Amino acid sequence: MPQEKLSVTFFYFLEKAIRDYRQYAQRNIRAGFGDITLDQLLVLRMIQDQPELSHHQIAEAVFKDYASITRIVDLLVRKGLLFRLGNDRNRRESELTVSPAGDDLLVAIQPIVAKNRFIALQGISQEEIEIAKSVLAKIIENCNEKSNG
Amino acid sequence: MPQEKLSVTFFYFLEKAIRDYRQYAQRNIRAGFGDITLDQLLVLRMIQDQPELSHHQIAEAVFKDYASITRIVDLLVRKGLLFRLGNDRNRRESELTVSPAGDDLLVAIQPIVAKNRFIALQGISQEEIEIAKSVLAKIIENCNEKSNG
DNA sequence: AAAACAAAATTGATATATCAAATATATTTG
DNA sequence: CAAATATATTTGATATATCAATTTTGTTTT
Repeated sequence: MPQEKLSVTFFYFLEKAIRDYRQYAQRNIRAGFGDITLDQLLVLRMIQDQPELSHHQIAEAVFKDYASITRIVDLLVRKGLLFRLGNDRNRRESELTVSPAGDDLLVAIQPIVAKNRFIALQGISQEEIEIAKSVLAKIIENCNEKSNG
Repeated sequence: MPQEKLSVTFFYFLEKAIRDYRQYAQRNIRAGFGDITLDQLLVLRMIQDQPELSHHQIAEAVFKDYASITRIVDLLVRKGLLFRLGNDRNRRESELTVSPAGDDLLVAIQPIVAKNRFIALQGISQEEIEIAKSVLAKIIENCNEKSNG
């Protein structure tokens, strides 16, 4: 049972780390490219990898909620990075395809994204990251236990 | 130098852990009380602890940006949890005081907040949390290095 | 096939994050 | 002290998160 004080600072750090990382990564992306957000990139790449996914499945794959996916997809379409294609067989299955512009963007941006992660984790051993990851996994599990309601 | 694959899942887990924790904590707070958010609570408690802080200092203390603080404070005042008092000596110094209703809320909600954190960290050793915390601290540091621009 | 039901997707409302721009206030300089 | 400068605060615009409500689409039942 961790001490209360440690818990408090741990959660503070958790919030700050993710926010600082996002800010840092977003800044680097903006420097090289226009106005695409990390979340839009994430969704775009997921659709490129698995174009057959429904919105619902995309949401689960990228750990976001359905409403956000709807809006992010709308933005990507509006930016011309994604094409919405009809699919008569099943309207609920994906009707999305990454456009050539979207493909180009993903290719160009890939090394930046990788570098962002690399720099953010610099000076941390693989073992430490594994432990931190397992801590995060346990938190996710704890927060999703039915019995805790 | 951590492997790329590990980095990817680590950042996914980081995002998911904070989101699931917030969702879980928010749900428990809503169950016991009305419509106060975690962020509003955080700011309210900070002002209670250190009423002399300026908006700027509050923002730094709770790791948020100035614009958000302005809006959160407005909401807290609108809800009657915070009083805005004039201060003729120095307009930029804090002019905020937690209202009796705000004090009551903080007292009542404290055990819930503590329990949320406790449950979220269940089954994790203190040492593991310390390591995870140090990893987060290093990320924060890495993302704020001037030289990485 | 029509009705009932289930699941998926969208929309609306509100909160927060972020950046930029505009104001307001304080401090320093001349 | 007035002007210039610096710092703090607010506001506007846009993106995302969340929840609730609604609409759309699909499946099942009869």
